[in-house]
Amino acid sequence: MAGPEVGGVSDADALAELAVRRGFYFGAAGAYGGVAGFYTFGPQGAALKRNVEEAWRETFTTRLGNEEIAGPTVMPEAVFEASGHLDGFDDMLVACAECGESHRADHLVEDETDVEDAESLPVPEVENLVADHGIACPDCGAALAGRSVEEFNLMFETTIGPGDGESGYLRPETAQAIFVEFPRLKEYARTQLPFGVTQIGPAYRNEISPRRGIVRTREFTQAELEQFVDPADDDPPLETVADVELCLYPGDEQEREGGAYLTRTVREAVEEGVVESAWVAYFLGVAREWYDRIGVDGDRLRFRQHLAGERAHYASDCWDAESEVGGGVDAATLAADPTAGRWIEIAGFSDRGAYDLSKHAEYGDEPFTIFRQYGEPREVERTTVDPDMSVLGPEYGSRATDVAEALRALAERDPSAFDDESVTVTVDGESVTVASDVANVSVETVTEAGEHVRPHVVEPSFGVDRTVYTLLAHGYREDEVDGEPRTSLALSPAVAPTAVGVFPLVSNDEALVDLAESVARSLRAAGLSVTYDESGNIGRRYRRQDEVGTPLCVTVDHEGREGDGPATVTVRDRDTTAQVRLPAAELADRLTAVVDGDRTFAALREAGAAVE
RNA sequence: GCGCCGUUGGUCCAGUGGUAGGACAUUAGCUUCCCAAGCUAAUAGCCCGGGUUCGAUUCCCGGACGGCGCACCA
Repeated sequence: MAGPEVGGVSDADALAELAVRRGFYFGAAGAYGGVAGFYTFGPQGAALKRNVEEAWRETFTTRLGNEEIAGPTVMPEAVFEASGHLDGFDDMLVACAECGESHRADHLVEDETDVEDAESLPVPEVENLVADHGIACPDCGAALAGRSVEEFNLMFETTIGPGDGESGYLRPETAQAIFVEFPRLKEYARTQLPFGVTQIGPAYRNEISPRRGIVRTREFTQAELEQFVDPADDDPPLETVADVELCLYPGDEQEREGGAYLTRTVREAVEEGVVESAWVAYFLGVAREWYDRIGVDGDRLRFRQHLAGERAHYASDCWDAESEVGGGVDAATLAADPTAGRWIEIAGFSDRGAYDLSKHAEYGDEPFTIFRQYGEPREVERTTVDPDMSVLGPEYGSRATDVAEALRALAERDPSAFDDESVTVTVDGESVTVASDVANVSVETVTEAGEHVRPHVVEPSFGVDRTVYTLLAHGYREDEVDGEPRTSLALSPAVAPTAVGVFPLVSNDEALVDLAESVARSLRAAGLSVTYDESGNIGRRYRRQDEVGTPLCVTVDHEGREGDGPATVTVRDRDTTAQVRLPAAELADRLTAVVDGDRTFAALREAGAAVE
């Protein structure tokens, strides 16, 4: 990788090497030449990813009181027609031979000719149109005739059922699987807003150019929460995160020369209007705390607002969580200009408004609304029209229903029009005048119990793979112990693939081996993920665990078996290499407390006998 | 998708028109009372296809994969 190097290798390279060597992740199907954009998570990576997902679930599903579903990854074409994702499907790109710039061929044709819907034309026809009309590159003016037009699919297409079947697509985001089920999901939420539905699972995008390991892939895992809120009523429980500090990078700061970050609490961000949507600000606060818990370095985390041109078709406002993952800029440069560095998007917080549910209401068979009952039923005056069809029918024949419809529309618009003797409406561009009493207009007082509202959606959407990458990048350490270099991963116990390594101090002593094996068994029985290792020597085993981020190692030595008292063992901390001696019988409880984050190793060390 | 560069055991590298060598890692045995120690041995590799050649891991062409830049990332 280009850029300044640290210690002979840039850290992104070192990380990529560690990921492969230690089984975090590697390119899939290597035996067949590999396939770009697809990765296999090895034993360590799969465990880490699983733990990240579990931690996310704990926060965004359980703690927030939401419900999780699991939808299909393949859905019929109509879903994506409605969602707007299909609009991008037929995009056609043509690259200029002179300047190399790519342009939307269909847009050029629409601009330069009287063809209106070039997007729906077959590729060869668009190529011909480009040639026949002498369309030139908008940037450099070179002729584009003869250049091939490439179809550009970001969604993976497939066929549902045998033969030609029905066209289906692999979902490009997990969100749609939630939106399309809204009519049922609202029932499970007892038709009460606000409510949130989460989903963790794979999404697929046929990227033109996947890059940089698991940062940009064609299959990736999303963890998404769709929060359905009443646009008029609902406020987030802001007080729970009001004092959480956020590093914010709003649009105007990005566009300003020398723009900088703003540090604001969630409450300040809302009060000052830095973040417009209180719901978005609320989720930024929840996310900030979550990132802290799983081990994202707060100094290398920021929330950046999307610029207007950057926003997705569905978003009215969007903030991304971005992490700095190194590999391009050294620490000094970063200190001088925090906005330098290699930032990757790890989550997006969108205000999707009513976009998705409106679209599905339009294309689907359900209204995608929720009925909000009033506290008190309301008496409402409503103008009703019940045209006398026995008069309109003979008079207007097949146009009678259109006339009736026009009368209803007019009544809704302007009830007073029926005050006169006769009333005139326009049907198919023709004026029709009928006697007012034929329309049978009456004003009734009706009782309304509530109204149908279309919820708005606020969506925190997390990229799990990139979060995993961030944890590796932020946890990566190269240091020295007793003059020997050491590589370690400072992963939070909350997500570390292995919680505890258990070793006998030496392997040629049966008593130590037996005790170590029984310690490993008891810790596993207590629900901890444990690695047992007796190969090589103790130092090598510590190093192995350091490299995969195991926070604690238990070593069984002779000293712990001497005397009349119960057996004791030593516990070593990954980050400090400090040790403490504890009774073997208490291990499971003590270590579980550390792994669960209820206790620190330092506290454990104060309570026990420190080992020098 | 375009351009530049690259691809040798699991990892990192050396090397060659006559099919390869190291380091680390791994495994087995010995040793070892706290941080990658030592000894012995073992396992394991030239990305794929085509061409040139008596012979290609090496040279040429194409592809795949990877890195970077451009474009793309709803």
